[in-house]
Amino acid sequence: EEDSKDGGRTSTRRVAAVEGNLDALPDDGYTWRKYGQKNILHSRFPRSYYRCTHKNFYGCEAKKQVQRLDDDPYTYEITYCGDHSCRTSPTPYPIIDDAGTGGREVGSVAQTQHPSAVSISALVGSWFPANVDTRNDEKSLARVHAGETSGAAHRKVSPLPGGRDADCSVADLADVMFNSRGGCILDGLFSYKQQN
DNA sequence: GAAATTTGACCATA
DNA sequence: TATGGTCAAATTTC
Repeated sequence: EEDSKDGGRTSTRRVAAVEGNLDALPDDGYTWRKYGQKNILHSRFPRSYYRCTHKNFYGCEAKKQVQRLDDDPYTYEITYCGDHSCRTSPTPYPIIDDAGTGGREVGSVAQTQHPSAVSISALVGSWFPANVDTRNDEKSLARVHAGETSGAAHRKVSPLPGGRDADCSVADLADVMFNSRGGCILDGLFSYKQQN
């Protein structure tokens, strides 16, 4: 069912299609944005490539690949790559890559533990990349870096992105923190503080 | 109009 | 050079 390798940076699992919509995958708790699709040799179905929706703002490098199985079209093999540095689901998941304890599995932060205010600010701080701006075109920045550090970016360079992929504002962060999908990773933290 | 998807081109690598 | 992964303009959906 699950096969981890590469020290946990990638993992593969098989997931059955959603009941009632065999073309859909069950929600895995993250929000993904498709960025590519390829036909794979000797596979009947194309492979789809997704990255974290909030990559632009959080710099979240998590990705996944979805491959429909040849012999079982209603089962998908999902390969997760990279760690999430964001969290947009109401589902309580480990979100703090705690440097102090070395523990990766911090568990359900919101409900079971009450990180100090310091931890909270540290957490929030870690969410803000150094170059946060109200108009943070992280893609362009990345492209600049790529151009400086590798030869990868001498393909056609669009003068302006046309505003399509461009920005994630602070409002986006606020949305994720306080309103996203009816729940938020910090809800528990703040309710805890309010109660005391 | 903003955000997500589609899709062919581009790129790295084996 | 064949294959898999990514980019980004065009298109679609919300």
